Amino acid sequence: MRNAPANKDRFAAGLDSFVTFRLGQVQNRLNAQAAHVLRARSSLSLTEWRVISLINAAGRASAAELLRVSRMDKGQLSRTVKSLVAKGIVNGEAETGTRRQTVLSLSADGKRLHGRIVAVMLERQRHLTGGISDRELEAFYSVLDRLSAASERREF
Amino acid sequence: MRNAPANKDRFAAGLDSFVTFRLGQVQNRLNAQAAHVLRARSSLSLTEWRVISLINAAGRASAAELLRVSRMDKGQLSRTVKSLVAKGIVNGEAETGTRRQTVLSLSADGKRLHGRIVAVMLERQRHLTGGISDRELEAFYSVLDRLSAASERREF
DNA sequence: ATGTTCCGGTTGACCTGTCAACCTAAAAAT
DNA sequence: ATTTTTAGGTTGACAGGTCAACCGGAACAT
Repeated sequence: MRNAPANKDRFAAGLDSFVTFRLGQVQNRLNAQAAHVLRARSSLSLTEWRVISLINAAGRASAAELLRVSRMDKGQLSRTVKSLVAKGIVNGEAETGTRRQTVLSLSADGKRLHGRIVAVMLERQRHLTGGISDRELEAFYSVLDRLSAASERREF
Repeated sequence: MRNAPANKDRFAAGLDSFVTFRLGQVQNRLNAQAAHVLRARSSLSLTEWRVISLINAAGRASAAELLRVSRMDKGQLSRTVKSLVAKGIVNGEAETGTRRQTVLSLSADGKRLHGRIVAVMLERQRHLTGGISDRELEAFYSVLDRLSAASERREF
């Protein structure tokens, strides 16, 4: 009974109107949930899981490619990859010919791990989007895209 | 020309379907933008600004109240409030009668500061939601709410 | 009234994210 | 051929978020 509407009303005017607040709240909760699922089923952090997914989606890709697609931090990616390689989840073969550009791919273990986790994640995804129609989701994404575009402008 | 569609396509199947990925990306960019705006116009961090907004919306409220509404971290709130009080932005009067429960409110300075920043933030808000109709926004919020609700379930 | 439990708040430890400097190799310019 | 520029990747430092233990006061039970 703690999330009383009375409370909500009292604050509603001030904050609910900010898209970013609501987005933030929801996102935090989703992240916490995902992290929890991961902890329960593996020893992966959320970032590690993201990188694994990224590599899996790519098949084979260099770190730079992943960066472009994911917009995550250079350093963070570097460290995460390093730890995943150390754990034997990711293979980092040096590109033939050049010593630069390491090509990343999932190891056999990595693929198995990914398969195991992705199943749960897809189930979660279904749970999350369960009550939401395709049309609604489409519209949702479209708004997200526009917000994303509007967040480009630095001066603002 | 680096964000080539070719790249996007290559990964699309794997990741774009995850709501959380997209939400996360957009949210990060929005946060970065907001933090940037704040740095340009004040010496406030994003968290400080959030707390100020929270207190402003409440008028007067205890830390515990803010926690319930915002769902932010106990510790984080405690520290942020402390620093805001130190800066003279927030008043923390002890509740009459009891030594527990500190009632928080904005100081005169705090109110002025809030007024100055909120103007910019509202402008930003308009910029963000400019190309989005009320109906779309409504639908967007509704989806957000459902995602939020679905993220409750811890086992998932 | 005394002990237990609960709640508001604080603190410390840790972990993740972010920024910027740096190294090295390759490509481009001269 | 030598220098400059650019790009991939690593590292360190630091800010911010997150977790959990903890403290003291209030409420409650007995």
